[in-house]
Amino acid sequence: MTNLALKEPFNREKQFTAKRRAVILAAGQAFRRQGYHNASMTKIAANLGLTKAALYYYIHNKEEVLYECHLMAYDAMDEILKAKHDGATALDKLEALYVDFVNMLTASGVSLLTDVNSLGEENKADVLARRGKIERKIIRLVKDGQKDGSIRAGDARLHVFFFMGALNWLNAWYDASGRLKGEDIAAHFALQMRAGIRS
Amino acid sequence: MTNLALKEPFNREKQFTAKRRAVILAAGQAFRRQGYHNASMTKIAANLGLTKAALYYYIHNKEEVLYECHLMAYDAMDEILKAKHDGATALDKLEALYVDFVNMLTASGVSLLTDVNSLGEENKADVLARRGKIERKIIRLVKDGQKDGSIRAGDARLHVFFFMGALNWLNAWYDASGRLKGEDIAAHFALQMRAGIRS
DNA sequence: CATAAATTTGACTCTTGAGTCAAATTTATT
DNA sequence: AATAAATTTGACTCAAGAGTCAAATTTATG
Repeated sequence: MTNLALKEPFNREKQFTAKRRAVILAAGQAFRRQGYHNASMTKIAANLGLTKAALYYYIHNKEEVLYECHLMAYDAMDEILKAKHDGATALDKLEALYVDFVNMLTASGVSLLTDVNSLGEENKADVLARRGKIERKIIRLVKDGQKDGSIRAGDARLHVFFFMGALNWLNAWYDASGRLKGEDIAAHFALQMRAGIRS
Repeated sequence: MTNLALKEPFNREKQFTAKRRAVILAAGQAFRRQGYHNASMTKIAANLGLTKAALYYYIHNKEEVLYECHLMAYDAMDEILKAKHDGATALDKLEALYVDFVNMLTASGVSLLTDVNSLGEENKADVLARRGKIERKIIRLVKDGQKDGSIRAGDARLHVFFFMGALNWLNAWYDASGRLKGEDIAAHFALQMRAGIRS
């Protein structure tokens, strides 16, 4: 009986999906660094050693790629949110969550893009809904913290918008090849986040 | 002797400069809300009750407008930084500064745009230099605070990047017509900023 | 009113980059 | 090797939006 695991690299569908994913990640990097409209499909293709026409074998259009970039980020955040987080208080949970967020954003090629307005109405609504869901979960957690006494009073939404800003801004300045290591940033940010809202 | 002050509204040069400023502010709003490339000059003109061709009577090109939008924001921040800020400790000064920043961003039509990469090399370098100068001043202030004991230890740059993120993210969600008043946001953010870095 | 300066416009041009497609090439299968 | 399927390409089309310009219109001035 043939070993299916060894066959995987030769599995056509898997190959395709893997390449498609690589395309989207590469595009995401370009979008993050240069902005959606400044990153041309031709250049993105060239960076992958391909032609633009070849790119379009894996994707339908540029907007779809942007859309999927957003989804990948929110999928990753959902995954982190889903995981059971340790910590007695909501504040502890929030901190653990935040560490994971920063680590995810610095370690994986995934990033939180800001260019939502380059999406068509449909996709834009979708992405904003996803973001909203995540925000609401975090706001809920903050409110829990205000109940269990670990987080100080104040507009929970503002509490969240404040430290989520740091996360979004990360994409603008973080450079994986820089001297700051992802884990250090995560530790620092988590501390600062926590201090900012603890009671 | 004629009253010069009363003449001002009829002063040609002043009229021109005022209109030009209005054009740049309107464009800035559009850039903030839709992104630089999604905001067409034609639409910006239409919003002002003008034609695209008329816009170009006041400006040289679109990039120049983006450039000036950035400069306006950094000018405003420089102005705030220049003002002597009260407060015994560096932390107090920083807080006063931060309140002014938020108030400026919510009250004036000026905003911190993120689309630096849509600028040509020259202008981009200029804008990044301006941003760098401001960041360095704030980092310096944080270091002062670490010396005078008001701010806790840690990478001063990271301290700053964290709470400057909130400022940049503001542009993405703040809506002047929303229920949150600028001053309230300023007060909340200042508190959270301070708590995040005080020793 | 006549003249000149300032302002605005319609109708263009030009560039850039997204997206297409039939044909060529590579890779796998019998 | 022959065949078929998957992948890549060169050479295109097409649309959108920036920027121009001569002519029209408005505004101020003697």
